[in-house]
Amino acid sequence: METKRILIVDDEPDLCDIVAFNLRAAGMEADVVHSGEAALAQDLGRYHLALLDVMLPGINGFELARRLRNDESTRSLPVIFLTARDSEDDTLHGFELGADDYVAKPFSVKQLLARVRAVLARTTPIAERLSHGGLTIDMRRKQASIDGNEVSLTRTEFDLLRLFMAHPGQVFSRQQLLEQVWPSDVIVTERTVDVNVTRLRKKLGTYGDCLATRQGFGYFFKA
Amino acid sequence: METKRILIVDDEPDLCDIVAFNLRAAGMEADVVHSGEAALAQDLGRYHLALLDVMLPGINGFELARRLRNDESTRSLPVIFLTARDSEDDTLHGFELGADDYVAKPFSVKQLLARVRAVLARTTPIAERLSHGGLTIDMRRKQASIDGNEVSLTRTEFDLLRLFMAHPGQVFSRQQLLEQVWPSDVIVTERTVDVNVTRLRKKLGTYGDCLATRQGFGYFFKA
DNA sequence: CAAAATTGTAACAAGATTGTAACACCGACA
DNA sequence: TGTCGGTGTTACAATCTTGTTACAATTTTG
Repeated sequence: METKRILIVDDEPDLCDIVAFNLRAAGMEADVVHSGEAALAQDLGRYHLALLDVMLPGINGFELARRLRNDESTRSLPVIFLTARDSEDDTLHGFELGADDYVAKPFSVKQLLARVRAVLARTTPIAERLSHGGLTIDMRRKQASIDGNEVSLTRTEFDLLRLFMAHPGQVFSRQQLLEQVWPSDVIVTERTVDVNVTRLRKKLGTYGDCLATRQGFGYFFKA
Repeated sequence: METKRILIVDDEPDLCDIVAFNLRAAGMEADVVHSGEAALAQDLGRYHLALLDVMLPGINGFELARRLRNDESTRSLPVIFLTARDSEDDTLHGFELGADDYVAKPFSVKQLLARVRAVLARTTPIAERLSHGGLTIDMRRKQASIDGNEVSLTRTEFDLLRLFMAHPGQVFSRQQLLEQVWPSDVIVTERTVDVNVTRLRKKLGTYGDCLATRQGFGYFFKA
């Protein structure tokens, strides 16, 4: 497995040191910057994950995340927010900005490491591309296509499809799908899965049939 | 899936109630005790997981875990620590004691549930497939097949067959089948079992004979 | 052997599950 | 500010599953 590069953006030097030390001990590369401005000065495209403190002087974590989302080269950079505040508002705000997870300070290193691993596992493509017949998804570009024609999928839809295509035949319960596709702290109904599957089916046209229902169990990708 | 039994050891009744409620809503059995001493008075061997508050009056969570590790019958009981303190020391201490995970209060119910599920999945050995002759069931695909041909089973039928195939020769009373296959909150007649066995037999064709009746006792899987 | 108990099974109705459209909310962006 | 895209929720319809019941078949019991 390629060594993972993590960028830590936090203005508390001590905390940064601890986190960086532990990430390195876990076999990852960790770089530290202490402000949003400094983060933007980095070559962000080379990282696999960013840990963003929400409360930064100047450009804060949310603002930084927003900018990442608006730049083609960093649009798909996974983000975990770190914050001392843990009000529901902040959490929601973070997820709307496309956070992959959210860790409230103070956190245990073990906990953070677990989240980091989970996000990396979720976002690391098994392959650059997955195909089945004329249906292809490109992890790097976050782009699906059918017979060469691009299909515009939303983030949720793409993540869903990727999970299914990465494990063809395996039946996922709605609960599993919520855990694997939705960020860890959002609470949504199981029926939400159904609706997203339906939307995905519609967009996939002919290949919509590949998303099959196993009544009483869940959904799976059918060849 | 066999119903999981969880023991919650925490001296805050409100928190216990919330956690127990949610575990039950997730289909598990949850018992609550409010002290380490009370926990030790339980038949701990029958649980699949213990949630231990670290800060308990009297025997605290760490001490309790230590005792669990020293007793043959509870040595392999998975443990998740709950704690308001989240100093690194505590965390490490917890893991040294063989904690399977560690959740800092305050935690979101969703988070805790995810951890519980993860630990249970990790500690529950499950066969991916079970076969007998040309009859095979694939847990991953939730799919039964006979001589390579897929047989469509409903959820109940599948769960029933899995239980039988996992314990060939063992006679299950109707009551046992109800307990193990049906969700704990539904109340149905014993005759319901008969009907489902009949349906299963019919779908299994030749292999229907494998579901044998022991009159006066119940049903079993015959080789 | 006859009566009683037990099990097999078809048929039906109730309940559960799923598909889907419509709606509401919210942030992004012009 | 208004519109738009994304997404979760809800409601209703369509479908599938499942429990119950009644009666037949079989086995056990006296």
